[in-house]
Amino acid sequence: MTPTMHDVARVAGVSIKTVSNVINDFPHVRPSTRMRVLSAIEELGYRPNLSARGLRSGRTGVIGLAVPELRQNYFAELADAIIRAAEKHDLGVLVEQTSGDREREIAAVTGAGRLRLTDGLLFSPERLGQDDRDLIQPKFPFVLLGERIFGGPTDHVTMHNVSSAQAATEHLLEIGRRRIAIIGAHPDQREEIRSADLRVRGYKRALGAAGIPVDPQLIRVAAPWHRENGAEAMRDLIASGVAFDGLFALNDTLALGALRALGDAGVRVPDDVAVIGFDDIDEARYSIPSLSSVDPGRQEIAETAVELLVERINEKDGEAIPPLLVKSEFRIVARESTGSTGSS
Amino acid sequence: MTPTMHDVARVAGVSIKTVSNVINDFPHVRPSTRMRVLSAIEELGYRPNLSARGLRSGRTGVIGLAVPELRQNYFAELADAIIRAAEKHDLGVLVEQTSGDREREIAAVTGAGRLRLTDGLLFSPERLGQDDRDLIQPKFPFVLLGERIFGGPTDHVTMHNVSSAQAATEHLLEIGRRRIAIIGAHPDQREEIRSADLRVRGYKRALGAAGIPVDPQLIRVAAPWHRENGAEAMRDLIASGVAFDGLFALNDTLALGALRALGDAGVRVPDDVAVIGFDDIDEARYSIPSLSSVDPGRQEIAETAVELLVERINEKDGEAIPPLLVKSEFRIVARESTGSTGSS
DNA sequence: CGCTAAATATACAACGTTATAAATGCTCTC
DNA sequence: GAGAGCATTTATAACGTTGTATATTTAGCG
Repeated sequence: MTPTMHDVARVAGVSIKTVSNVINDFPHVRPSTRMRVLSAIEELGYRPNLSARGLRSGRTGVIGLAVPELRQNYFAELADAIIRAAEKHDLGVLVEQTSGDREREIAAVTGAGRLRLTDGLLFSPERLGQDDRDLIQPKFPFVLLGERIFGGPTDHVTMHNVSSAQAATEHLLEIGRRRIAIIGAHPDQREEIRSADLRVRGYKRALGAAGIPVDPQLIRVAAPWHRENGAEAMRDLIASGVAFDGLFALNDTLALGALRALGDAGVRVPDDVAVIGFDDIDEARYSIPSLSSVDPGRQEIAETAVELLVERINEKDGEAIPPLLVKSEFRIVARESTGSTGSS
Repeated sequence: MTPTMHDVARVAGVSIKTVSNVINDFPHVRPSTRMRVLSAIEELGYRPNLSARGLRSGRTGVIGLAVPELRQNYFAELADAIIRAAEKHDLGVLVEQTSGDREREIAAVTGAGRLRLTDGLLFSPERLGQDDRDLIQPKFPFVLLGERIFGGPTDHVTMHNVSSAQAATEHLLEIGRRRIAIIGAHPDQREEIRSADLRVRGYKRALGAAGIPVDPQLIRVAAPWHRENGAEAMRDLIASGVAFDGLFALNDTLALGALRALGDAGVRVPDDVAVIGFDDIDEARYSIPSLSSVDPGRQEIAETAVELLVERINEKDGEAIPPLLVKSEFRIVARESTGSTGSS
C-alpha cells in the first residue's frame, strides 16, 4: 500500500541503497541519479518508515517530555518552548503527564512506560525530591529540569532561584516596602532543596542585606502552588491581623490567587500592598492589576535542555562527559502590582 | 547492551516466540512457562523495542496531536485531556505545534512532518478554514477537532456552538440584561462556518426569541482571540459611547481581556455590565470577578476523539464506516461576572 | 593508452519484533 | 491404549531501513 524504498528504487531504476543514500544526503551520489530518485520519490509520494529506520539506526527522532500536567500554565509554556526547541533539531516530542504521582514519576525515570520509543527524556519532577536522588540512574540520555533535586548524576537545567528571589524581594524594598510577606513556603521543614526553600532563602538574604529582621509571621505556607492555595494563604494572612505592605508570592499562580483575595478584602494593590510573583506566565500581563514577576528564562531553559539532551544522545560511549548543571539568566519584570505603569 | 527477546528466551529456556506470546498475552501459554518467562524478563530488565514492534506490526502505539500552540490555555487543557484519554488506550501522544501557520497545518494533514511515526492524527486547525475542506484527504486514521471545517471526509468531534452560544446569551437575558454586546466576531464576512460565526448566530437566535432587535453596533470584531484583542475591543466599545449592560465574549481569553478593560474604565462587573465567556478554562474560576462561562465539554471531546481515532486505527480495510460528526454536551457555568455568588 | 585511485553504485546481512505454519505434547474417547 | 483433537511450543520468514563489503564506473596521470 504505502510505497517503500523498493518501489522507489524500481521506479528510478537504481538499487534501494542508492535511494537510501539520496535520502540521507550521502556525499557520493551523481546529481543525475539523485534527480531520478527524487522524482521517483515525488511521484510515488514515498515517506520513509520511521519505525524501520528507528530499528536499524537505534534512533527514533523522538524525545520524551515528562511533566506533571499541561493544564498547569507553567508546564504548558515549558512544553511549548521545548517543542519549539526540539523542532530545530528535527526531533518530535512525546509528552507524558505524571499527574504529580510519585509512582508515575519513578516509572518515567526508570524508562518504563511508553518512553521506550524515545531517544531520551526531559524530566520535570513534582513529587520526587532530594531524598529520591538515588533513584535517578537513567540508562538513557536524560536531562533533569526544575529545582527539586540537585547533585544527581545527570545533566540538569534550572534557574537561579536564590538570587532571582533575592532580586524580587529587593524590587519590593526599592519601592519602599518594609513589611514583606511571602506566600508558598513549604510546610515540611525537613525537606531541603526545592524551589520554595531556595526562594525563601533569597528573600531572607535580601532582607538581611537591607538590615530588616525576618518576621516568621510573614512567611506563609501554601502547597501545592495553585490559585486556591494562594487565595487561602492570603485570606489567612489578612485575618491574622499582621501588618504588611509587600508580598512576594513564590509563583505567579499563587500571586494571582492572592491578588484575588486581596481584592475581595478591599486591599488596594499596589497602594496598600505591592505584589510580585515568579515565573512570568503569560497571564501575569493581563491580570488586574497586571502582575510583576520574575522571568526565569524559560525559553533559554528549553533550548539549553534540548541541546544538552541532543549532545548526550550523540555522545559516543567512551567519552563520558561529566554531568552539567546549567542555570538560566533571570530578569525582573515590573508591572502594575508593584507600581509600574509601563505595559511590558 | 539492552537485552532483547533472544536474551530472555535463552534465560527462560524457551523460544523467542514464546516470549513474544507471553508479552502479548496470547491465550495458550502454560502458567508455569509464563512464570519462567516473566521472571527472566524481570531479571534482565527487558523492555520491548517499540521500533521493532512498530516495524513488524505496523503500529507504533503513538498518536499525533496537532494544535496551534500549547501556550494558549485552551489547547493546553485540550492536550492535557487528550493525553489522559489516550493513556486509557495505552497510546502515547506526540504533540506537534502548527503555530497557526497555514503551511504547517497543511503539512500536518498531508502526513508530512514527523507524524509518520504515529498511528493516527488528531488535528485542531486554526488557519485552515471551510475553503480548505478539500485539502483534508488524509491517507491515515484521522479525527478533526474544532469548528473551522465541516462536511469533510473524516470523523469530526466538535461542540454545539450555536445552541450553547444561544444558552449563554439567554443566561444574560435571564438576569435582566437587554443591551448585550458581543466581542470576537470575525472581520471577514466571506468565511462562513467557524466558531465566531456559529456563536454569533446563537446570540442572534437568543435575541430573536426574546424579541430583542440586533444592534450591529454591539457586535464587535476581535481576532485572534487573545487577551489583548479582547481588551482592545472593549476599550473601543466603551469609547464608542454605545450603551450596553451585558457582554458575551466568544471565548474566555477575550473575556478576561475585556474584564481588564472594564476594570480600567471603572465599569463594575456584574453591576453595570454582566459578562460571560466561552470555554471554561481553569482561569475563569480565579479572575476578579470570577468569570461565568460555557463549558463545552472538553473532557468529553477528548475522550470521544481518541475513541474514534482508535476505532479508525483498528478498522479493517473493507468495512469503511462513513465519517461521524459528534457534538459534545455543553453546560452554562454561572459565576460572579453574571451575578452568581456560588463558588463553582 | 593503460594503470591507479577515486567516485559511484550494488548485494546482502543485519536491527528486534510478530505472523505463519508446522511440530510436538497432552487429554480424551471408545 | 491408539487415534483424534486440541493445547502448547517452535523454526523461520517477513517488516523497511541502514551499514559493510564489494563491485563497477569514471577520472587523472604519466
